[in-house]
Amino acid sequence: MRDVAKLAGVSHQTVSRVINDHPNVRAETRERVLAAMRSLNYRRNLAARTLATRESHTLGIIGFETTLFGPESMLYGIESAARAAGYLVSVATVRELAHRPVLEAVDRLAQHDVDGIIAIAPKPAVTTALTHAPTGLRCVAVGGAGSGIDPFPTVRVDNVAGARLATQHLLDLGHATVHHAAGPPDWPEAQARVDGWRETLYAAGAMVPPISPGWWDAAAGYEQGRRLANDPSVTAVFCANDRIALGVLRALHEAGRRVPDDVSVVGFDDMPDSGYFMPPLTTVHQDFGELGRRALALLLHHMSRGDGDAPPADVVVAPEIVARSSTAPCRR
Amino acid sequence: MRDVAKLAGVSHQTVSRVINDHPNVRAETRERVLAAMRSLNYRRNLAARTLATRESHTLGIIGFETTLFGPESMLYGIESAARAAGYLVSVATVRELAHRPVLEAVDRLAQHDVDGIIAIAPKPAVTTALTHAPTGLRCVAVGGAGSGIDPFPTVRVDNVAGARLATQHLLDLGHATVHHAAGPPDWPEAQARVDGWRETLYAAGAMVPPISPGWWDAAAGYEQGRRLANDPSVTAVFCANDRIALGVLRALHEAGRRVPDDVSVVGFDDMPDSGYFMPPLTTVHQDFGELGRRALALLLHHMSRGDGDAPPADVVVAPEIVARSSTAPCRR
DNA sequence: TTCGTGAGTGTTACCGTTCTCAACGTGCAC
DNA sequence: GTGCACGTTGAGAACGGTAACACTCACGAA
Repeated sequence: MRDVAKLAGVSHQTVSRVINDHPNVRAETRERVLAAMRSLNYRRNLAARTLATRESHTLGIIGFETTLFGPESMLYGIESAARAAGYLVSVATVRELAHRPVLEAVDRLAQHDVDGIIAIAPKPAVTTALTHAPTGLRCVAVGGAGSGIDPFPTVRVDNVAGARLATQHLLDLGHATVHHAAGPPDWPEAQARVDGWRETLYAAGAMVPPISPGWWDAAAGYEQGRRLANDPSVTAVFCANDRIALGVLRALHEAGRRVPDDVSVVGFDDMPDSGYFMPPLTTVHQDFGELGRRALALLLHHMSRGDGDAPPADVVVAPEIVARSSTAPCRR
Repeated sequence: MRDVAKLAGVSHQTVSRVINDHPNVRAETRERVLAAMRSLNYRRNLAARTLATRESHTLGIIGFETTLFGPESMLYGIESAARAAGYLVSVATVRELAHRPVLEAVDRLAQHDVDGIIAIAPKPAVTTALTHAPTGLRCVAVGGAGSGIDPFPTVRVDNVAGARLATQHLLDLGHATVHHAAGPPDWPEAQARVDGWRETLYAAGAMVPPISPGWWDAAAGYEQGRRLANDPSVTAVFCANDRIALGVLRALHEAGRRVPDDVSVVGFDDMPDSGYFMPPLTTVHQDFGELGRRALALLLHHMSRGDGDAPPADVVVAPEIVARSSTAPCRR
């Protein structure tokens, strides 16, 4: 920077002004400085800038190690939006969604002076750990089911509404009731899907079948599917996500129950290839990219407002159902 | 830091020594400093450290926006290994794998003083762009097919060997020849899989069927599958990845060709749920997490060696075949 | 005794920005 | 002509660490 100043015949301070688009610089001077910058191939040192301003122009993301489809794809939405806003994105992942590892992740990001944090927080342990972030460090949580009293602004899909959509879709097709292949009971998102499913059945006066605890992958779905396939009264199944649905489809197939002729199946997420399952899966679409972008916008908004007198906003994105061939009118 | 020094009754330099585990500090002094640090809740400012040492302890990853399965899961392998080595990971994604966007991504990371870059580089455009990185900035490319003259150390799976494995597996089952549902021809990885497939057929004296250009997703696989289903001579298909295989499976099913009774199908990647396709997919396993960890190890190694007199190492990871139920002996 | 050596510590400069404040025109109102 | 506001510029001090070097001992060898 000193070299640029010398070459342009100005002080280092004027160079700084040019870099930061300060208005009070004569056009001619600005040109001279810009020319010097170009000829010296000058690039501002962000570490020095961070030291002086206490702003790193870096955002942190806390994710978790998983093969879960959704959270991974969220990263891209966040990163591209952050880039557009002039931020770089740093990642800290945790192996398990517990208090301690999340605290360490926050700490790591804080040490690197991130200006804000977006945490993928499907379980409350993440959110509570976030409350111990250094004061002044803005956080936004994305995912989860929304307790209504979250300590942070939150972005999430309306899981209850999504489950309602799926269940109602099946009821509208004439099914007497809808069974549910549930996710893990200690995940609020899974619980919200159970809630939406159950209340829709209640409202319709339909019988509410029992559920059993599961997990998010196809193997767990297969187990659930075997259980359901044994029950001849099952004509419709709402699965907590598409991967579970994949397992359910296979279990039904093995048991000789045709989909959708004998049993209708609905998923949740709308994974990239679920339109090519056998048969193509009717599912509830979640736009993870959009979720990421909304989370970023919320974070930037809260960062710019300084200390938030505004209540922590809760952005809820509405899911929509994508009807394909795994659902059909009830034949009974 | 000054406050800590004052409280401990030492100079700031001694505090710095304690932080950096410098040996020449008396145990008692060290204790006093540590106590002061604790009581003041002191944390070193990494921006200042970066400014002074010109090392940010941050690594950059260049990825691309995609729903492709592999690259996403690599991030987690890299991040957790980087964390263990004391590095934070920053992400820069590009929308398209072209020269310009990659250059911009490198630039963004360089501005933030990353100590090294791991680029997910399935296409040569990425690697060539990387050669324009500032001198002294270490880069490692992961993915692609390996030209043998890469300007950078590279980590990748041996795609040719994987394709051989898949093709030979089918030939061993008695199939007269093996058809191929290819990926995009301008992706070296897809081309390498074609090469491995073709040379295995040659070696076996089998007829080499024509291929048609494709893409990486199930929709493209479905198109390829329809073409193959029309040809009654097809008894075995090797697909360029699992998503393509999913589409092929569906097309075969719709055409009334049973898998594996009439046609055997093999995929590539071993995605988390491909064991639950219908039928469970025989496929070539790629360990993306391991790939990420190897890439990181290679990067750290090259960073520590200073200016590399060593030739750019090429780490090639061997894939292995996972036999499931989508393949069976030929019935003709 | 004298000197060298090495452990332990402090002093000072420096990394490359931004911030604060002062200084210098210049034009305009009085 | 004087005073004043304002646009433009520069000098110097932060920001919070690390690097280089000097200094002070205690100790052992010459």
